[in-house]
Amino acid sequence: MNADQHDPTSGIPDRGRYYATTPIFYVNAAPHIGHAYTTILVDVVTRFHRLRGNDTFFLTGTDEHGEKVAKAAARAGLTPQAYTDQVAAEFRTTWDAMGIAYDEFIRTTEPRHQRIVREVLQKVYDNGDIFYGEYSGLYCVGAERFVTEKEIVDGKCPDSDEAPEYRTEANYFFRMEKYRPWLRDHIERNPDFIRPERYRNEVLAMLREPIGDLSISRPRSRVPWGIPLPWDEEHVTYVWFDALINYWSALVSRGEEQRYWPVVNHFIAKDIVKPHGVFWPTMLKAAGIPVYKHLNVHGYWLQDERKMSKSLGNVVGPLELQAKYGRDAFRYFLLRDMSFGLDASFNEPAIAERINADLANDLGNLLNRTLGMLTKYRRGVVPAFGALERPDEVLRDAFLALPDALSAHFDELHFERGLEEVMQAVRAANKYIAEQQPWALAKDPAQAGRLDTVLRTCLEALRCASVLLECVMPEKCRALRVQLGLPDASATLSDARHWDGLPALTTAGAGDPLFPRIDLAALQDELAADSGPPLEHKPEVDIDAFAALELRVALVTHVEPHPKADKLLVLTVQLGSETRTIVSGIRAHYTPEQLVGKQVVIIANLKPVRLRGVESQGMVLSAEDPDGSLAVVTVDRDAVPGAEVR
RNA sequence: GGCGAUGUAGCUCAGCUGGUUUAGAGCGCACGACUCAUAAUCGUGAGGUCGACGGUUCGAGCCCGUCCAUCGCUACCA
Repeated sequence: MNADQHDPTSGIPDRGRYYATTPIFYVNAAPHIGHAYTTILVDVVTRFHRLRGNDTFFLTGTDEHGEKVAKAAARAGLTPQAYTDQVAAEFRTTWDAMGIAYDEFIRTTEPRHQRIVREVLQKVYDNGDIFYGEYSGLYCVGAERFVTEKEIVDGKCPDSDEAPEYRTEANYFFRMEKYRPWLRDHIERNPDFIRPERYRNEVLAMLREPIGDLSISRPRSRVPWGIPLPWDEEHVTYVWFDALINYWSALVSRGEEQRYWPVVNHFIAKDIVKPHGVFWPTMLKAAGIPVYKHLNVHGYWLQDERKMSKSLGNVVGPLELQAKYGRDAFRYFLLRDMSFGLDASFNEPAIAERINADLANDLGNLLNRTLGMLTKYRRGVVPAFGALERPDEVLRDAFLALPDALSAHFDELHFERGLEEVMQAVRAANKYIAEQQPWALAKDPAQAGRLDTVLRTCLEALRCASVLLECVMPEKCRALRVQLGLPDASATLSDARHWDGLPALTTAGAGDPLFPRIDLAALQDELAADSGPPLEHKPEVDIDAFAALELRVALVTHVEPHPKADKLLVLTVQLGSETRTIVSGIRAHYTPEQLVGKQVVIIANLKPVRLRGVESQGMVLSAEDPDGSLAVVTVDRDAVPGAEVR
């Protein structure tokens, strides 16, 4: 590969080398669109750096220690190692199926990782930045964790009836607070350390107040599935000291920390800003390792319309979307439709519209019409340029400016802007055809030279576009070049810096449409017809189980908002001679006025419970729609309040 | 209630440290042009109080305050 001589980012020290990471994913389910986005993003970025000729390294992997993994393994009837072997393999298979070109896949259970974690820990320990401390607090046995006093309701653990017990547990702590002033200063001095800026500001806000010291171990007796501390084998590392170090251990175990660590770029979603923006740099500082270069934070993909719901089972996975819309087209959508750092919403019609507009109509059709004319007018033989006229030069210059423009935008994490600039040039090429009217030139033999130039200009435009878009759509861009008569091979960015990349007199010809147009009407119908997955049923019960419930009609006589909870209403209901108070979580769905006078159905023999200080003596039945909205159950005609429902 | 955000054309969104005029793009829509092409392309248009109110300023979509709405996390949803 040739180093890119025209790199506009030569001012930044990253030049020449690049190292990017995804988080290591916690292994318990197939990747969702969030995982897939981060990974595809890093794949695009690293492919782009390779395209530029940079020495590039791409790391991903899996986080495999901890209590939850051990439990999941037990549930599956496997040893933790066997379980994680299986899940890690699933992740690898998924990334491979998605064409992710990672250089290394690290697992936190690998000996090389464990060794380096222990080394780093020992170093920090030797520096005096780890101390042994006792932690006392309220512990809930059922939940196997300490709880805060705020979580205790009526002296009971959350999610259970048991009372917490007072326990003391000894842990090791990392003196994180000690490094707070240093970290604040570092972030102040390096404005692009965490980016986009909104997340930098968020971390600075965290650092304005004490961050405390970080508990980094758990007793091995309680959490056996972890890396033992080097100086105390009775404790294992807890979460972050294990997981974050993967970014470093993967390089060290290959002996490549000198080569890549100075240019490390972490890519994460916004939910793990704190560990990466606060814990990780202070850990590195304490361990005497230079801090990372950039932390790049992206937002979430939100699915609107059919609200994504696991219980509904209508979560559309990234693999499905890829299969449906095409791997490369889906990648293009993800990169084009999200502003880096912000949340983005999506739905399938939006994906289809983007693909149709940009890829099928603009780019794919440009290829098709150009090759159509080449075949028709020149029997598929690539012509040489004649004398260039002004419009030819304008289009050429627009394309030749793109490698720098694209690099600048990608370096700023503005992927959508970079892609939009490329598409603008593609649209300019379509406009160029409309203006030059090659079909008219073809009718006049005297214009043969001019037609050659116009056709060749379009061909070069397409060739350059295929190079510029290669990191986003590697397969399609190669296929595009093959249709142009070029070898089936990768490109380098410098291929897009000249306007004579096609050998004259070779032949080219249209193949299948690169991006078939998606029938939007059919898609709408399909989505409308999709009534969702089958219902999940609970185990059968006999009539006695039902008879144990006392359901009664109750007249709502008074309703007021719960004084101390946003989502609760306090209803006063009448059933026969009794008056009861019921607390119900329907405040988002009903106003008090809408409920007063209604006859609702309640469970009358439910054990009373206090909710945020108000005792609830029963429960109002309601129907929950797939989108979460509630409709209370009422009776078809007025009944006597207190009437039993059977 | 706490914490964090967001609110710009029908839709999805750009608008960096406040000052190129009559606030932009893409999609969609309407009309027109063309025919090489995946009913694609090209042109034109449709006139959005830049959430509301108040303030700072010579000047604010961009700064400050208050409010409203929405979203996420959280408390909580018997």
